[in-house]
Amino acid sequence: MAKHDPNLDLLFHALSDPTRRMMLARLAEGSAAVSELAGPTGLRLPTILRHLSVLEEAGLIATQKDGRVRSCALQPQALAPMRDWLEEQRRVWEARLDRLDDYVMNLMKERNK
Amino acid sequence: MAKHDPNLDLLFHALSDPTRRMMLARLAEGSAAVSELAGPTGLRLPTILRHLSVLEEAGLIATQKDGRVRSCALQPQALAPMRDWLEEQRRVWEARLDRLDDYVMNLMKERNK
DNA sequence: TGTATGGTTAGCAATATGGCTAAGCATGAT
DNA sequence: ATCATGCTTAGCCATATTGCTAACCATACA
Repeated sequence: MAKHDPNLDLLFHALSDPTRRMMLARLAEGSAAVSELAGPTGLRLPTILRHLSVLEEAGLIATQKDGRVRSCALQPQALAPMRDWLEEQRRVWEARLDRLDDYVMNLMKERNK
Repeated sequence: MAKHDPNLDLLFHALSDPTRRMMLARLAEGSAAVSELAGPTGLRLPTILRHLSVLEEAGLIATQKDGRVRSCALQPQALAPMRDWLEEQRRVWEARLDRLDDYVMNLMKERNK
């Protein structure tokens, strides 16, 4: 288990912004140029470029320049670490729920009030 | 599909910090007081309180005061929206991969160079 | 009552984030 | 060669984030 996974930091942070999630949603329909991504957001190109670099550093997309247009594509496998983390949490959290000691302690506290 | 889900903003942002994930990991072993959470992190109490409020606003934990000690507990169902989002993305992204048109277009572009 | 303990609030400092404009660079079309 | 297009860079501004200290409650305990 990673104690301090910088990968997860970058992933979660990249996904915490609605604009970036919107861009990912657009890319889910197919690769797109930078301007195409900017269009629906109403934001300026430099801003979009910044978001792009965040997404790219998180490994969520890959970009490549073709002539004077940069084309951006999803990197679907990038979500794997997050899925693993989520699965791990679900496992542990539910294990806790099964043991129920926490729940019972709360009940008892409530009762002794 | 939520275009602008503030819930997801809060969730992802809350999880993007290693200290907060560490606190969640501790809470997975059972409820804990504020000081207990602070201990392993080496951070001061006010800092921890700030992290706690981020986690609480994201719905990831619930806290309640009992005497002079505040006890913090996981809210496991809080991860559901994130799991849903992840599932949705996986579905769409993989659908894209199945169609493969993107991949083929890249190939053709590469070839025409 | 007094004192230690656990938490809280206020406020500061440094850095990061998210937006912009203005200006520049490179490529494709005329 | 010129010009439009698409992206890029530099730099500014406002706000948010993450850490801290110092001072302040409020509850338990002697």
